Amino acid sequence: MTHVRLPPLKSLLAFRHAAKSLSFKEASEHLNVTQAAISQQIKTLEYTLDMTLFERQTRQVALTIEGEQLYRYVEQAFDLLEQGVRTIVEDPNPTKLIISTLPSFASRWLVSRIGQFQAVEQSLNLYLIPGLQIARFQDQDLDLSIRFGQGQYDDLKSELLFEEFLIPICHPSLIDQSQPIKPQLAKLKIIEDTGPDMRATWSVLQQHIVDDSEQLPSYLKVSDATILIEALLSGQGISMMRFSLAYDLIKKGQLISPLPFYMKSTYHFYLVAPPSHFKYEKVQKFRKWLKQEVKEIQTSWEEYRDQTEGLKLIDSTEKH
Amino acid sequence: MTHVRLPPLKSLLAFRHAAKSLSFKEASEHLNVTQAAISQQIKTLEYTLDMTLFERQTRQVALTIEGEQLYRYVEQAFDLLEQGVRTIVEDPNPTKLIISTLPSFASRWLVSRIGQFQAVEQSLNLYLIPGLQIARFQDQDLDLSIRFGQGQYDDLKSELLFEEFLIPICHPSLIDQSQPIKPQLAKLKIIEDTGPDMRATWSVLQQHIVDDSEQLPSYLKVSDATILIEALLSGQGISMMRFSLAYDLIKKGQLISPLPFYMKSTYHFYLVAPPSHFKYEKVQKFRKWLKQEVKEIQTSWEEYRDQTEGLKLIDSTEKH
DNA sequence: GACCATAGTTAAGATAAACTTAATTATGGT
DNA sequence: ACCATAATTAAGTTTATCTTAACTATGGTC
Repeated sequence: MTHVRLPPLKSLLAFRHAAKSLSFKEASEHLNVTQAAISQQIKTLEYTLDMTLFERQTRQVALTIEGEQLYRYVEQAFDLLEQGVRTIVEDPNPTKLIISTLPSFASRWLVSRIGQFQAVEQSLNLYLIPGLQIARFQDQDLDLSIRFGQGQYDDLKSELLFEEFLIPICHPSLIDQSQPIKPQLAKLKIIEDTGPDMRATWSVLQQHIVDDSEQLPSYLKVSDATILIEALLSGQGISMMRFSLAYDLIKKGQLISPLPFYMKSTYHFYLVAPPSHFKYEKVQKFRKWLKQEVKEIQTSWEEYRDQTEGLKLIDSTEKH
Repeated sequence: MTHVRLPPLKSLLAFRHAAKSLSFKEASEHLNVTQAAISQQIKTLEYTLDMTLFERQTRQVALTIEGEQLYRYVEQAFDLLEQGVRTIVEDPNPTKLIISTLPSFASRWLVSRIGQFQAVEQSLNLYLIPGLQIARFQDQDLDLSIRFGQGQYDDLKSELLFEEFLIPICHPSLIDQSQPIKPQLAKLKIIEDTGPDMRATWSVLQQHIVDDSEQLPSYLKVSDATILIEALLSGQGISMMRFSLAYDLIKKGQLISPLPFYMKSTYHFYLVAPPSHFKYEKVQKFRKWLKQEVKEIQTSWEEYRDQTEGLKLIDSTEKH
């Protein structure tokens, strides 16, 4: 089919409104211009198409057959343009907030606090999608993701929630504080979280609990922090753990950190979404609330760091 | 749903082409502008929407999630605009010519000649739709109508094909030319065509064949000229007839005009169609051919008028 | 590793499109 | 007959859009 040259687009827009209301005056009001402008736009459109689109009657206009025909398409077309703009600019579902995050973060931290947010935002329905996989915004109805990573997600905007630190951790019953620590640790199993963020930490931990010459400790590997916590709580061994997951359990006395060192995590928690999602009112509200809540972790960390005697930072620069 | 203000339309068009080719350069070539123009249009679109639509990589661009999303709509929308323009500007079916006309004109005049046209335009398929009703261009697939009327069809363009005249007519066997005509006519039935164009003629015909004081002639009413011709050919009476239908039959000696008068028809044959249809090449060709063919009627009329002794024009000014 | 070619960006000025104003036409309603 | 309303038109102004030209960044080539 041969190519058709489109008439001036503004004249089509003027036509759309004029045809809709069958009045140049009304069209001009919709478009915030004078009716002379509409009259001229229609004229140029008719001239371009070499065709009469409006039958000029006195004080009113009517569509010709061709005008009628054209209008069907033009109306649809501009509706589509408006819809298209709407879908990227507007929140498609202002009453529904869908958040994906890690199961461990969801169960150990978020769900216990999110009730407060829901209480304040009663008209907002919250949906949590826990998942280890990185949820894709294209494929599903998803507003926001709380991701643990390095903050680089192409096409997505990400905002750091808090800095993560890693500390050694185990059940308090495994350590007799009145005795030297190191020999006790050497007997413990290392529970290894196989997550990529922890990769560099196990050798560091191992160095702290065994001498190089000695026999290597045994390992228990787990893939999810939720399972790791269960293992630790039941006293199965020692591990490195994200402070954000540990601090609450330490406060309650359920776990302790037997060694005074910490590492900077290469992974941190980020709020992640397509840039447009950050403009949604519901997302802004949640973000504000979440950052407020997250301060607790930060504060706890600062307290922990300041109050733990002899705490040292161990650098985990790993070469690839 | 709230109202969305559309971004500048040209920027959306630029976006359409840029997104289609993922190249501002190509887009600029499609739109016959420089690529700087595209760059600026995309910039204004992004600024208007407050959103990044293209990821600028080196020497190439890629759509962001939002750009991808927007593009789906924009492409569709402009396709619709193009389609809309096409449907009113372009011939939707250049190989098919659909003509509606009166059954009498079709069978008595057009079909016998149309073969010549078809022979010349072999790639064009002709469709004739005979019908007494006025075919509506909105409702059906119809290119052109040959209508018998007064040339006023709102929203449609009409072009006079030829002037129509009405003459008295009957079978030659009913008249003995060697005897006085009038007494012979008085005995004939009047076959009345009930068409609106003929309304004023019957009283005129009656006046010519009977004296006022005498008994009125009997009438046979028919609604279609095809039936009228059958009735006349079988010698059932006298009638008034459109010259365009009669002249061929007179030439062949199948009918004669027994009285030397004629009337101007208030109805004539017109080529009728929406103005846009007259731009179609197939319509132009057919029109040219038809006007050529129709000259024969005109010429025949002039010959008839000049060669018929004592032929008088009777005015049929009818009051409504 | 230097250099060229390519695609996109930016600023300034030129051109074209679109709009306003104001006068004008046409006609339905009072 | 007169007024009010809606559309048209011409002229001049404003705004949008485009071109030009200089610049940036980087992949490919020798």
